[in-house]
Amino acid sequence: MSCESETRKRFSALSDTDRAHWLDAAEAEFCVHGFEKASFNRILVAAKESKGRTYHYFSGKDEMFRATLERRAALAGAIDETAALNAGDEAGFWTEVARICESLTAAFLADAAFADLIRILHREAAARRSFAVPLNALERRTGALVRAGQSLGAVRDDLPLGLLVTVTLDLAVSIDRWFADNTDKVPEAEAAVLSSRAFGLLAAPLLPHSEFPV
Amino acid sequence: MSCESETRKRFSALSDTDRAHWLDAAEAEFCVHGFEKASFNRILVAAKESKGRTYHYFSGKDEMFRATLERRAALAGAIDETAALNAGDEAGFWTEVARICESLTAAFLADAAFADLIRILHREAAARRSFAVPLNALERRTGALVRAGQSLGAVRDDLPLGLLVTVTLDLAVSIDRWFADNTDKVPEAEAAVLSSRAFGLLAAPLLPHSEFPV
DNA sequence: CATCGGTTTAGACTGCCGGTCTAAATCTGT
DNA sequence: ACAGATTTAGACCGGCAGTCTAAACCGATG
Repeated sequence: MSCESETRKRFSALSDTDRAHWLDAAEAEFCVHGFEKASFNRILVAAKESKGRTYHYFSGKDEMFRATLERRAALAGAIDETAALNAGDEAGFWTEVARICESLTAAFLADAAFADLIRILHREAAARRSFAVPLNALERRTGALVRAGQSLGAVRDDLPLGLLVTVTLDLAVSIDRWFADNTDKVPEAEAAVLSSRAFGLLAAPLLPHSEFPV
Repeated sequence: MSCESETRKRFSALSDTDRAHWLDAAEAEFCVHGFEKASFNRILVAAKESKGRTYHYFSGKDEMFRATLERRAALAGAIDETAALNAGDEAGFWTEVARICESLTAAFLADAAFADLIRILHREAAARRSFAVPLNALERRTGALVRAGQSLGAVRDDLPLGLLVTVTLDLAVSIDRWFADNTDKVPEAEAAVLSSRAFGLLAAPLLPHSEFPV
């Protein structure tokens, strides 16, 4: 008796094209409707698959969303924070963090569907639940990064680590969402400089001595 | 032909106790289940009202959520930012902003149901839609505050106003949520100082010259 | 008091949802 | 060829938000 989900194993045993059969339909549905409002029924109709067969390979909507995102997430595995973790001084640390932000924005711009799914993931609690494991990993990695910064004196340590991590990740999402919602209002020429300046905002709450300047 | 919703007028013509009949049930349901997963049917059963009568006073789930929140929101009308808007210098501005944060945290601590509803409002897009008008007002007021800060040199103005507003509001929500989720992990003695220090984070991204310190 | 028009009310009903279940079809090993 | 397990189709379930019909109620007018 494996305690790992049967459906997941069965699904990953399928060929790439078979998997794509569902995942393409699912991705289209999720990108348009988000997680909660996406219809599992519509997905399987679009994929021309029966309910029985579909539930044979997916335990439910959660797992289908997870699989959909996971296919795209291979891309994001490219993120590599070791340089930042091993930075020798404050300036080097922030340079590497900036580099990570740049490669993330690049990944989002290069793959709109991936960016959409990630945004859904953050916005909808139900979606977040279905991707809990990778999200926890992300928090752990961010936590390690923050601690590395703290040991260099680059990051404040007068607040709980968890709070700093949460705030940083939420801030990143907030900035990303603003640009996603306002592409039209940002002149293309300024977009790059604005966006890098904006991601500089990520550092602000982490710097030592950033209290209300009273 | 009024273009204002009939149901809303009918509902507001009811007595306080009649309104409470639905709103108490609705508040309980929404606080437990959030917006999407709350069941309109369960609410009307709990309120011992028929479907016909309920739909006579509410156009749907959206409006019921709006009404539920609005009843509590009377409390929040107390927030008054004129002092900050009229501050004479940078220090005065930030002092007043800090005061606003304090009175907000106090309001949240004093009224758990209100805090829950506000958190739902921010988390679920569907809920946000039903409360769009007051939310836009909040954004406008925050925008005015940011501009006031800019005119005093207290706030950077090298980024779009809308971005600064979004980031600030999201950051506030993020901090609030962390404390709501981690009350148990924060020693009571430190809670107050931590929380005020944390809300100091709000100012950080707004300060001039807060780029990546490369 | 009777009756008539509009308003209010109860609750049956619709279409869709995510998910379960049964029974047939299809594989696999002998 | 056939038995047993796996895979598949799609009917079915309870619950959802929201609609609709027909009865009950109510106030004005004869």
